[in-house]
Amino acid sequence: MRNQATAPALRPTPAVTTTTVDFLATVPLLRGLQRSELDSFAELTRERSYPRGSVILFENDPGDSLFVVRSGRVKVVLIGEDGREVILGVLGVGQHFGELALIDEQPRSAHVIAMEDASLIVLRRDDFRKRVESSPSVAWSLLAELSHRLRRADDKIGGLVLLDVPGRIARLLLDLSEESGTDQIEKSLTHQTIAQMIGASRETVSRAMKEFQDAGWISVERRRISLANRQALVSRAQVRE
Amino acid sequence: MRNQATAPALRPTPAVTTTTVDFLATVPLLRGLQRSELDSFAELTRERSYPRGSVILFENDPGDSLFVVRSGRVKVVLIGEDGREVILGVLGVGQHFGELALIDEQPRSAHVIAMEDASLIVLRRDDFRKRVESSPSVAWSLLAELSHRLRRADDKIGGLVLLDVPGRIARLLLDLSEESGTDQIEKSLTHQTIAQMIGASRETVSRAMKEFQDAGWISVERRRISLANRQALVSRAQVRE
DNA sequence: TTATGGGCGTGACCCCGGTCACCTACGGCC
DNA sequence: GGCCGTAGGTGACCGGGGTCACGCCCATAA
Repeated sequence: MRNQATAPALRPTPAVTTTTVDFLATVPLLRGLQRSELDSFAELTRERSYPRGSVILFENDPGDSLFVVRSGRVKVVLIGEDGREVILGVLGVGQHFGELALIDEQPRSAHVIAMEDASLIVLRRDDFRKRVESSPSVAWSLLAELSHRLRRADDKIGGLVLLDVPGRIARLLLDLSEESGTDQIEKSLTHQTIAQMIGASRETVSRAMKEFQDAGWISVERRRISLANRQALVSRAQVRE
Repeated sequence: MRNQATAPALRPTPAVTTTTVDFLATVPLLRGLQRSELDSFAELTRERSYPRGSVILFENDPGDSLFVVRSGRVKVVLIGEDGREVILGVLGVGQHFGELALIDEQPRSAHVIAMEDASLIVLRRDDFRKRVESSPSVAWSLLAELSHRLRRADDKIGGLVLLDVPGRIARLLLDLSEESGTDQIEKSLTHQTIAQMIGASRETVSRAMKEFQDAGWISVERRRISLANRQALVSRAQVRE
């Protein structure tokens, strides 16, 4: 079940020898902290491993920790009582979650589940809070981060209302390629996962992806999607009557 | 201040005598500032009026100002090329918008339109930024605010994917009543507006609202919706197979 | 009073996309 | 090799809800 084999092909396994501090130095959220600050930060930290599929935190958890992904990928999901999953986001190395509960002290609003074996750095509320309050640059990073996520969320809402399924897929592909900075999307995404990210069924995603391939807009090898005709996708991701 | 919100039906002349400072003191975002800070703040401020229907700011605007609603109501909307509107939010007295662009310096991501004649307090980026950086309490308020909005946005995404139209309406009604703190929703909302808030058509909203009334779950007078059977709405707003 | 315009109620039609059902393809693994 | 478990393809069916087309009611204006 734990097929570690999926990862190495795509992702350079991060040097395991990296110290926590060195790793923290690469986390965007903490950019702007002095080395000494990072050191003291690192000491307040625990590291935990989660096997693929395990629930890292769940809705209504009181939640008093911030998590930073050190390795692996996790998904943030809502789950309806009928079991259907909506994926709000997929987080990779260097990204973090759990900060909402730290800020407003409301219970968790979603589940977080490990998509692969993952290792997370955990930070308790008070320690984190002190850091935010004492260093404006972290507060500012956090603001920027939340702003960004809010824009994405609003975009997503717009997409769900205004676009049909192929349009939503086109938009997702463009988003993902923008994230990676190239026309390649390396992440291994099953149609099922895509479906849950855009609020559609697996079958409909399959059909739409095939259309895109047949039209020559994208090409799919093993676990990599290449955007061949960005322009066409952009226009497909547009509302038109 | 609350009673101003009830007024919109008849041309709310806000207490004109209130000074800007007094008003700012009531704005949640600025809670925690000393009187003297508010004074200096107020001096950096302009006030502008917008007639009903006017566009206060539009997508892709570079945007370098923060706005606080002093009177009236405004809506934050996305507009597809086919003209369909998605309402991301409705903001009333004391609420603010435009902070995203101040934080991450990205262009605006949505339009803001006056739903009624409105008066707004405008603050330039640099002035605001200085305030945020110098007073942690404002930064923290802002973080809390963004967190809250992010939760709402995620909820909305979940609702759009998991719930049918009546379910989404039920959820919206519960949200609005929670905001007002009672079982009454005073805001005057047309079916059209509700439709745009939940991503549905006016007709479908009409039919669903009628069902709710027939079932005795809500009752509608002039411009006020009363929740008569909260429990039923809660369960209708739930996913169930 | 009548005109005008916005909001609401309702029926008819029909299409996108969800669901079900089944098949194939491609790994790992015994 | 043969067996599974998971991912992807595809057809058939049908239902939620969008769209269109009215008609009605109630403001405010003339």
